Amino acid sequence: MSTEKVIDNILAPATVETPQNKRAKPNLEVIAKATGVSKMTVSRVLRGGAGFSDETGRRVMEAAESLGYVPNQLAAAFAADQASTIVGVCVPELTSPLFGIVLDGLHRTLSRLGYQMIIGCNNHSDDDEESWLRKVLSWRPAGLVLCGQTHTPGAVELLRNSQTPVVEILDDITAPLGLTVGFSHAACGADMGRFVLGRGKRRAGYIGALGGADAQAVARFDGFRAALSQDPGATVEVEMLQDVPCFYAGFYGIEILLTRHPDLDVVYFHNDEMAIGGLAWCSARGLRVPEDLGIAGWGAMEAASILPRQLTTTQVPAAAVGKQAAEALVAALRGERPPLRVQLPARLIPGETV
Amino acid sequence: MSTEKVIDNILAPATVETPQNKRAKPNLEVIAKATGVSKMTVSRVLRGGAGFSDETGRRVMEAAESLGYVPNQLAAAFAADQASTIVGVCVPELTSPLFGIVLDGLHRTLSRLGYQMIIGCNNHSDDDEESWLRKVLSWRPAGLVLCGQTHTPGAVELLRNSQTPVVEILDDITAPLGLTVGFSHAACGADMGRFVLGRGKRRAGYIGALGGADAQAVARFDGFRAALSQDPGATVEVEMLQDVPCFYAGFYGIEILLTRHPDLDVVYFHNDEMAIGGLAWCSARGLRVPEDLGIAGWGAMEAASILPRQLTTTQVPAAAVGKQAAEALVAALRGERPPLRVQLPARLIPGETV
DNA sequence: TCCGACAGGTTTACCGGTAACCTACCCAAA
DNA sequence: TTTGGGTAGGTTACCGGTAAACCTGTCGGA
Repeated sequence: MSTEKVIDNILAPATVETPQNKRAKPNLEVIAKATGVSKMTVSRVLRGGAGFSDETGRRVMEAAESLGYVPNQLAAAFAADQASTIVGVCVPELTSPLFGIVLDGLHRTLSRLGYQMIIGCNNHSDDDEESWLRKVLSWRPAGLVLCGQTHTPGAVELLRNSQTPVVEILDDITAPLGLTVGFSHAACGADMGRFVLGRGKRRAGYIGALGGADAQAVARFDGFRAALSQDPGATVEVEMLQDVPCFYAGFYGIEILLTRHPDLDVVYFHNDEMAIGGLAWCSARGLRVPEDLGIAGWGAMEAASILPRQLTTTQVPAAAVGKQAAEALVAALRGERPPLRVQLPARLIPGETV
Repeated sequence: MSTEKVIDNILAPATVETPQNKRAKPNLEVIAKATGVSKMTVSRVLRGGAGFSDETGRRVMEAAESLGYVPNQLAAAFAADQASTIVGVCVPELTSPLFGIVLDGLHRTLSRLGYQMIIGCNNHSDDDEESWLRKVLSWRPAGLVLCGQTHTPGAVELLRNSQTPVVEILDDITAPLGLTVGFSHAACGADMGRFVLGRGKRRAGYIGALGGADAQAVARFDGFRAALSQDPGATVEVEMLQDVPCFYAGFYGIEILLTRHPDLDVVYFHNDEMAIGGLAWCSARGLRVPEDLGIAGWGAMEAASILPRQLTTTQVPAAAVGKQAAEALVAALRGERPPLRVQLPARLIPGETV
């Protein structure tokens, strides 16, 4: 293909109506005329319904094939209110491996069951979620998947008015809008708090990110602090960074925290990426882990297992959450009665760094 | 909200037509009646066009607001062939950090410019890409973003017939279907090959994954081998795994390769994840890196920088590819003339492991 | 002989927007 | 006074499917 033709294809998609062109975008009517039946019959054949003879079915399929018919879901979903196969999915981050795994789990199941995913990313902002919702609801999706349980009042009203089935995932949702599939972040934090105490650590630090905008991370910290508060001698110091929760944030965050509170004996991080950054800082400073300082993360990212000492962390069922959320949503769309609330186990991995 | 009401909301979205219900899903007609104008005027106001007085505009907006109007993109895109704001994006993997970064770059730009993304994942299979294309084209997307340049003949025909603008990304595309934004994988491999020779390594190994289904990885290997072939004394041994390119695959892949060819002095991996697995194996076996064995990866994942020795790898412009692909596509959709071919630099990071 | 049931269709009326075209009115210039 | 052009709308016809109602011929049984 010459460069000129490429340009034409890209930049002038709306060409004039030539017979050539008409053949290129056939619809039910065209197939109907070619086969000698009505377009309603064609519709029934292509949707695999009943009410036509084998012979007619065969001829319609052949005509559709030879004309290169591509169904028009836009028209179908518009005509039949229930026919949308779009599911909207909003995640707080796209670059985090965790959400990649969740998206993969959702995608595998949804695509197998005949649905397409429109994705959005709200960067942990409820306002961004609401404006994304406004856009995606205008496509009249069959269902929605949202991360977490905090939404703006406007978003909640939109969801109620639209009557769209919703699954909230990756959290322990107390006031659900619909279905929920997740686990308790407070429990993750509390488990880690008790584990840390069990290892004899009492002077704890916590390093967060995103300025506390990540509600689930905040829940983990609250659980962690609550567990430590069971021991009268335990203390928790906090350093809340504004940065994204990456390796570098952990690296400089621990420096800030330990400069302010040099006597800490364990640090719990927002996630594994940051914990690994913290480990790198300890290694650079010659601190022994866990003897001088314990390090704990969250998320059980694969990279955590490559370290000389396996990271103390919490393994979360990300793939299972995606899969089960998709299954529950589709079950609801089909009029079945899926479990309203699925809680999956998050497992503490003792590791060797606390 | 009681559990009963939740169930009703989820499982019986199609309730009877009550006046209450009609108010819940207003359309242009309803707003028009409430304002005392025609629905065409409402359409003009809501799309921010011209042809109405300030007073009328204000009253229509107020009515739309108070009725909780949610636009119907389905109807809009159906009525006006050019009005779709959907962009289809297909990536080979969703769990890889690299594609997460690309998706994030695409999403930021596309959502800012008013587009929504339908995503798909083809697991490096061209056949899966074709069947995804069939589904997504039935939504009449405004444009498409595909990874790589290999497509089935059926996919190419679909794309040609549909006249949908396409951007092929993350590769150096020789026979483009439309726009291209990427970099040369062959050059990544060749650069690494020359670098390896420059460090005095001549007995090279390569460990691939996905059974060679990842065409870009194969191009990197071809470039690597071609560069080494410039040195008459250099050899390259290959171990092609069927597994996904993860840490564990690198770990056991290097064991297989070195069992077969114990005298290698450098190993080039499918990607950084696998290279890190290879490093872990060397560490476990007491091999000195890079003195006994050099290790090279590809992708410059963040985890590669946490190692005691920084990994020799290639940094790829994933975020920039996403951003520029989105910008080019939108420019084309707006009738502008974006560059047909954008090549971005991939930079070799010498690191300390070769 | 007549009836009902069923297979195998057809016809009609929408879904909710948008493009294209038409109209009334007002004001300024010729 | 006439003409012309801009402003602020309204009217009509569609986009490509689907649901629902409606035909029509055939066949088996009462």
